[in-house]
Amino acid sequence: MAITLATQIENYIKRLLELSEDGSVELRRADLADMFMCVPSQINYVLNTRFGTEAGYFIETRRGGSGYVRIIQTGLADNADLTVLLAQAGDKPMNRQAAANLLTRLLGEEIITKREYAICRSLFAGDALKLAEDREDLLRGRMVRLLLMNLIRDDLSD
Amino acid sequence: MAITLATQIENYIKRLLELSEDGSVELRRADLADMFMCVPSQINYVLNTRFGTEAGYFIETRRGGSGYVRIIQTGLADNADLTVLLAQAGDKPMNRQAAANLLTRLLGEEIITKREYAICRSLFAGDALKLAEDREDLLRGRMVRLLLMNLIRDDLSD
DNA sequence: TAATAATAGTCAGAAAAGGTCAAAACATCA
DNA sequence: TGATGTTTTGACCTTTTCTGACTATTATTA
Repeated sequence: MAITLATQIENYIKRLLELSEDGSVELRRADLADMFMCVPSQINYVLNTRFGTEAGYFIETRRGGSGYVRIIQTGLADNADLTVLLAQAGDKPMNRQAAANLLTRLLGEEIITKREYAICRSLFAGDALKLAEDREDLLRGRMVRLLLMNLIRDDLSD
Repeated sequence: MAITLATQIENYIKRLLELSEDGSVELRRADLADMFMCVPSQINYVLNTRFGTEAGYFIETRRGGSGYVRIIQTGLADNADLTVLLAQAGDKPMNRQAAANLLTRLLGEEIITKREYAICRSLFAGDALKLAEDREDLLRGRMVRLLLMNLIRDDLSD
């Protein structure tokens, strides 16, 4: 299975995060680009598509001399944090990638089952919602919120 | 009667699946098309007509650089009813009441859990889909169909 | 403190896959 | 043979990744 550069970089960063004590890692964008022999903006692409807040990460950067990129892993300590997620979601639209990242995270944290993941993924992240045309992302956002509300309610009831 | 190209491709993929250890193969659509000297969309035809959910397969694809087509052998969960339901569903629109009834039935027959019921009910039978306006019922139909397709898979039971 | 050097960010477009749809070609059967 | 169903093709579309030119910010140094 051929793996893209973006995925290689993603895996590398995740490995660094695992090795780190505090779930955060700091690096130089230019160094990483050198290491993978690509343009620096490729790193931004990876950060934007794989390390967004829905996926459970927080990015801090600084430009200028001795600038850096810091990637911080924000785990869901317990299901109460779902409420925070829900609040963050607001009534905002959500694109496919963000929804897919969120579902991956929920599965990883064992908040949803494999089957729930598969069902939701095909509902949110496939082509189905394209039917809603210009409202696709808005509808997806609303549906994701409904899912979270259900997960929260379920958690409270057992 | 000469064997069709579609059938040759089908057989080839099935042989690959037999040789694979985990019942899944990954390939490039363009490579396969080259190999059989046909247009790429012929591959889609084979996938759609021979490797659908009802036949016990699940297809995953990715576009863009290093894209792929993955064919996963799932077998069928032991519930013949579902396949019938799916066949009946077609690509037809479905109203709220019909969706709610179907969900109740699935819950009654213990095909879905209470939690799955609650999630799907809020997704399908609530107000969310009103956002799709005149396409509400069409979208609901498609979503119900996706749900059934997932339930039919037997590789997701935890 | 003003200039410079060192970082990182943005955005549009090219490249590399795969998807869709309808029409043409072919096959089958009453 | 005519109607109907299946297969094959090709023109056009969408998504994902990668690149590079240009922009913005910050630390350092003259």
